[in-house]
Amino acid sequence: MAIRPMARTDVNRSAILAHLGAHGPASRAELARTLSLSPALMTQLTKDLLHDGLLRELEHQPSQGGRPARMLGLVSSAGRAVGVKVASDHVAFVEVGIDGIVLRTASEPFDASATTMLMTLAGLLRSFIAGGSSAPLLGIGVGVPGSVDSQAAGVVSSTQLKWNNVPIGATLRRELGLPVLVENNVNALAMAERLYGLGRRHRNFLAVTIGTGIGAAIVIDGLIVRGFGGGAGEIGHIPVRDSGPRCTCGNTGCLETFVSEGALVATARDREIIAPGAGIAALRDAADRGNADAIAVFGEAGHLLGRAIAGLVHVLDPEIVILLGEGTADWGHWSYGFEPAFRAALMPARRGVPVAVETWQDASWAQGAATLVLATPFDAEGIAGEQGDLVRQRLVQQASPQENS
Amino acid sequence: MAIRPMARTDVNRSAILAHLGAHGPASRAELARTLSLSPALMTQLTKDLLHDGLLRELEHQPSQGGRPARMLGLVSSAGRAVGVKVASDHVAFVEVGIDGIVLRTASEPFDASATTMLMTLAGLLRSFIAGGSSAPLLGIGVGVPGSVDSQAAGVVSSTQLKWNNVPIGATLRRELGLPVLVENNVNALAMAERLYGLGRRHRNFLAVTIGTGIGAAIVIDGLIVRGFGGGAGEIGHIPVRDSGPRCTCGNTGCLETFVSEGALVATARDREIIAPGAGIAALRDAADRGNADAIAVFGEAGHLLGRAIAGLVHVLDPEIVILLGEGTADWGHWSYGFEPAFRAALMPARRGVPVAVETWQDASWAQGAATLVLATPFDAEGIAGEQGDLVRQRLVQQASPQENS
DNA sequence: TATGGTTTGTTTAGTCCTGAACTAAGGGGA
DNA sequence: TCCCCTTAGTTCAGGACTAAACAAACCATA
Repeated sequence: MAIRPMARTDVNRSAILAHLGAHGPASRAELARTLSLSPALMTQLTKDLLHDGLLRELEHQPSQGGRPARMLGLVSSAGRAVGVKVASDHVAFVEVGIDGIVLRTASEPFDASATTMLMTLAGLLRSFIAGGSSAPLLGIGVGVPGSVDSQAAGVVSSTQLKWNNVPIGATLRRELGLPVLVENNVNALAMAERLYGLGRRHRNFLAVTIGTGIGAAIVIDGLIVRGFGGGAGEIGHIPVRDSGPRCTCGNTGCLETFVSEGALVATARDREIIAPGAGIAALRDAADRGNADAIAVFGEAGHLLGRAIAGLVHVLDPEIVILLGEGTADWGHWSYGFEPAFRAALMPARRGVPVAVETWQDASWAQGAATLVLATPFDAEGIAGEQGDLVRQRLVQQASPQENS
Repeated sequence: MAIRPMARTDVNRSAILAHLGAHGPASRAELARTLSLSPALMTQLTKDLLHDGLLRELEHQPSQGGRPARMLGLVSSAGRAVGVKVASDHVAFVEVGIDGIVLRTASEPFDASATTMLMTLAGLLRSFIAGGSSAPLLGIGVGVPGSVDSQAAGVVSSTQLKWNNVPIGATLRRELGLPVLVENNVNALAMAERLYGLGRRHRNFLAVTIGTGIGAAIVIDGLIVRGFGGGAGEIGHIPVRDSGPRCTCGNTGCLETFVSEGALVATARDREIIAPGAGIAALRDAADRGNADAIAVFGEAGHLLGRAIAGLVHVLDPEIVILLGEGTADWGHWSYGFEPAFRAALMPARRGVPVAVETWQDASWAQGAATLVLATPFDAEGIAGEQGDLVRQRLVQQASPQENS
């Protein structure tokens, strides 16, 4: 029988799928231009993908002055991915379709410091997966607050979770028998932003998250900068003052000790703006009511953050700065201090750098993690390693399962 | 007649030449491993290069347990490159062989603000070139203090030179009829460091220059980060204090207003450590003699620099920090303040990041510029554009000039 | 002095991809 | 209506590259 050449690691086939998932239907010519491939090759590849049932031809597009384009779209039943956000006290799940659209979410309490946490997590994942659609599950993306040795291996160290070299990748892989990609949560978020959000039109941007801590992901030429030890983006520990409260890292003067939600709450409690047991919500309410002291707390934090990010703009020269995270809900109050400090600290040539605040949803973290799986096809550099290959294989297998021995 | 296939843009052929230039002779097997190419292809490519006279077979290497390797070396007469450093009051030239070794240097007074400066520069270059060896000149690398739109185009804006969109690349190209590559001088230096210096064994590093100003080049995965507008690495304008002397960029509190040579001299004059007309040399002498006030000036600057670079280490997670520039001559005095501040500001996981001080020579800036030409073969991404192609073509042409129509 | 192990280098068959020439399918102006 | 222009998509010849098998040249050990 005429066996198809092979289920080879065809990065380009996957790139087509990823592009269609991220940007919606496109013509062959458009795909060829976007992915920098020749029209000739695009004909070949799409022929295969159509034959495999991963793509389908849509209606004609009105002519652009020449022959009208025949659009190609994903067959949405071709696959799904699951994303997990791991926090110290809970985990959040999402299931997304191959086109990145969220199908289902869930959240469960979780004790990250328990000895059996990995098995617990595997169990929770198993039951979440079981409730999903019948589309083949391409893989699982896991976002963690901490540094990850590599997406492919998935060994995590995190002060926030009190984890030290935890092999979450290998364990989940063994327990679930699925490809598992592990990544720092800010980086995962930036990847989602790159594929589906404001980063879609920018190959160089800085994504800053404001929340319990403060973090950043650096995207240069469309790729996330991970640094030598996978720990790039730790802007929370940039020194901004000669002294101050002690940071979790052991030093004083770190940005994070002044501008994280915890720092704001601590300051507000010290100044008796909010009750000793109250949290960020109380501070926000006070500021919303026009309490000048509360507004000042946000303003001071915004000021420091603005100057710090201005420094990063000088160092990295990004096209845009994107703000993300739970803390962006209060951005109205932050910006009062941020904007003037940020603009004033920039050199004239950079003063126009746009700062965008992305709309935030509860599921965003987990959705970012799921994107790790959907973005794998874009992974021409092989960052995702063997796990990436497995995701690609599963994508092809479902189209022609009879070829499996 | 049997014409050779063509003088095509063969990046891999050039990569072989660049590798041999940077690392000395190597065997085919070693080249294949280093450049991630198959041994089969290496056989093919080296056959061509040997035939073209760009390579020659050297003696056998003693066996490593198997068949002894036949080493391949560059034919040093295959080419040369010229590097230019442009400063506001002078220009410096070097001529280097294809293996990166400096053959000749020169320095000329130059007024960067004169209206005819480009023609003057072209004239100076012409006479410098004329005095060189007979090896074919592959191209000219130009290093400038400022931002460059792209190596290939070479339009320069520089506050230091008071240049605004000066088309130095196009002008020199037209006047000299040679490929011209223009780059920010710190980036050029980092490229040299990557090819011939401490960066050779590191794909992720931060190169910081100390001199009249302070600058940095960021190398990630072996590639220089240029940023969206080509202005990455402007660490001189990171805000480090809430107030201070006014910076050339118009703001206050910039790192450069505290730690550049000019800032040190100004401080020393204010404190009457040195005479009103004295310069950095006088301050260094005072510190050398044990003058506590002079030592303190260096110490304070080192302190600020240490904290700022610690922040960068957190953001970029480099493997090593390399210090360069004229100011490194005084590093003994700087380090007194730098080391404790730098280490203390780092989070524990990063505390071991090595800081290396590269030996500095007068010709280093211009040598870095020349490296732009020699590094072009490594330029798989096509950063050098058409100019890079021209350099490659010239490399091939000289081997078979009779094929030129 | 065989014999096997190891590393280097070459040959061969075949895959991936591109450039160039081509066909297909529309629009607009004389 | 006819002709030319533009854009979309296909076919085909050929170049770049690789994997795999093979040949070459050395060492170590029995």
